[in-house]
Amino acid sequence: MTEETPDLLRLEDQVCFALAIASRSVIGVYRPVLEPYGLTHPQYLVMLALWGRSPRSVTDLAAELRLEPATLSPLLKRLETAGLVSRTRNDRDERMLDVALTDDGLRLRDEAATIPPRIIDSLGMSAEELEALRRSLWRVIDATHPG
Amino acid sequence: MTEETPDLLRLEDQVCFALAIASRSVIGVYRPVLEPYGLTHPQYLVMLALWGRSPRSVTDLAAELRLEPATLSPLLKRLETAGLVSRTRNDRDERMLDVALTDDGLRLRDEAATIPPRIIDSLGMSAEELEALRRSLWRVIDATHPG
DNA sequence: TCATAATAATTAGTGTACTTACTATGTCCG
DNA sequence: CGGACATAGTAAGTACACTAATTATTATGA
Repeated sequence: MTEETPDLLRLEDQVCFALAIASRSVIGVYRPVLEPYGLTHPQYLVMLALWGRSPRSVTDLAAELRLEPATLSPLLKRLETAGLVSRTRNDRDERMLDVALTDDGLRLRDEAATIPPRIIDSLGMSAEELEALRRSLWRVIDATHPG
Repeated sequence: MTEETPDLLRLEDQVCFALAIASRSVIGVYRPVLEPYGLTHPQYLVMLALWGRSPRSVTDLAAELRLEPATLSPLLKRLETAGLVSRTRNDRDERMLDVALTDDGLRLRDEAATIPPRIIDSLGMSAEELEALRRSLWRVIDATHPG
């Protein structure tokens, strides 16, 4: 027989394996690009979220980023230490924390605008292919995410 | 103007964001499935690799899993503690560690055979769509990974 | 042969990411 | 009005994942 045994447990055939590696690999591409700004990839995603809408609660941020507030909390403290974000209790509801961009955090946006083209360039894939991948990934996310 | 500002930095448009969430989400689907076996997702991937080829070195495993040996080292110790894996120095070259399945580790394979169908079922996506995604992810991996 | 280079694995240190449990604050309702 | 209940954020504990530095062993070369 010329055929390999059809094995459900073959490592390279697992989508979860490809997903895990692709995620780590792409983050690895970002690493040297983000390093001059002193940002890790998760921190960059938080900044993207805040550049989209700035004074907002931890829960609100966590929902958009699909992260647990418990994960976001120390991450935001590091961004505060870096001077990119401010954390102040909400006046009306002291359970909530207002997370806002500082002037430095807002300024960083202009420099960051150069990042996406550089990443796409170093991936060497067409915009169409990346867009198809992105849509496919969101179908997986929608399939898995209860929300 | 009816159009949104075309913004390169829109969070939801970033492939890296979709990748990170999809990876975490799918691992989240595995979590309750793997829990009865006492395995985390990275540990499951290591077991898949070992079910494919069993006595092998840490470096060899790390290469297939695209992980750093430093990441794998404590992970393998946990699998050893769980009794699924043995770690013994290679006779010919004592710098190397022979990582091998124990009898329990080998036996687990039969039970694990039920996992992939259950995952695919709970994802609710067609085999074709998943296969297309897998191929697309490997194109990204090949584009990013030097090796 | 013996210092030096190369290699294999581990350790140390930083930063996520999750779960569970806890504290503080707000709201609801009898 | 006041206690049950809900909600927001934090803390603790486990497990990855990376880089850089160490340790142990083997290979190399003047």
